[in-house]
Amino acid sequence: MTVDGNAESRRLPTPCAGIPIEQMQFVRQILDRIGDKWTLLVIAVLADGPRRYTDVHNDIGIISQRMLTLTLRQLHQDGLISRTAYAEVPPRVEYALTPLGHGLRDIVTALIDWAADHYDEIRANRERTAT
Amino acid sequence: MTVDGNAESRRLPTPCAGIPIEQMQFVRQILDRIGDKWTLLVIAVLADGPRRYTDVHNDIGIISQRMLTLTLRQLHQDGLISRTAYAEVPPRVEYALTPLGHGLRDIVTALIDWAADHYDEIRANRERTAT
DNA sequence: CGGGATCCATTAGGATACTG
DNA sequence: CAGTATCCTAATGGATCCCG
Repeated sequence: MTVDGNAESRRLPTPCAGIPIEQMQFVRQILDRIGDKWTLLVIAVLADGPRRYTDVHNDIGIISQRMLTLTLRQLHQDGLISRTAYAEVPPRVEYALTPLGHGLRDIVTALIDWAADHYDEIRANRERTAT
Repeated sequence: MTVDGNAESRRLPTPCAGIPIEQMQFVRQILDRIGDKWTLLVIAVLADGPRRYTDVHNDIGIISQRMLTLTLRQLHQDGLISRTAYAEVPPRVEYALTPLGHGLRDIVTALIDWAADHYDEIRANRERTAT
């Protein structure tokens, strides 16, 4: 913040991939969320349809209850997923992507595809330089 | 790796967004790298051309020397960026995306665009549920 | 200029046990 | 089933000083 003197001199020469300096702060905020250990995977799991708590837990496999709960809660607070609790016994809670979340889904899918496609290459590089 | 017993029973019913269980491990590995605090931003900075160490440092702004160095080193080891040191005085080192890195660039750009586009919406959701 | 080395605080995140 | 609560460790990341 408080970057400019007069409006004339604000447009710096491509400061960062065309991102204005002021945007950097919240890009970082979003990226912090996106980039935590489980968020992307949870979104990936919900990508092809609503899932119950336990389903998500099983799909991801090694996530702890605690982290799953926290991740789901944050995604819900950000409005990326919906939470629907059915008053049954035993209780049933379904999580699903919201329209907002769907936008992220495509990107996440692209990211995962990329990771899958280039994993071998990356690992080869990693091992070569580790020698 | 070494997950299956016999090849017959491997194909589980849509385990996770179409990702086979075995892939989850390295998807997680890639995502761990991608999703750390600075990697995406560094890639974003390098997206529109080679940059020197100090340039990257200034563009991102609040990253510490230590984290910038570590992030650049990891990206280099993974083969996502190149490192070119010119034998001058004072020394000059330029970092640039490799072809492999360019693939990620498009996704990163999409992610950042998405973050910028929906930041207001997300923050509104966040504040509403924080009441 | 472009880092490396060290020390330290914070935090993320796992394990376990318990609950409506 | 779908969480909460507590404890505790490992990892992240910042600050500082130093070096070629």
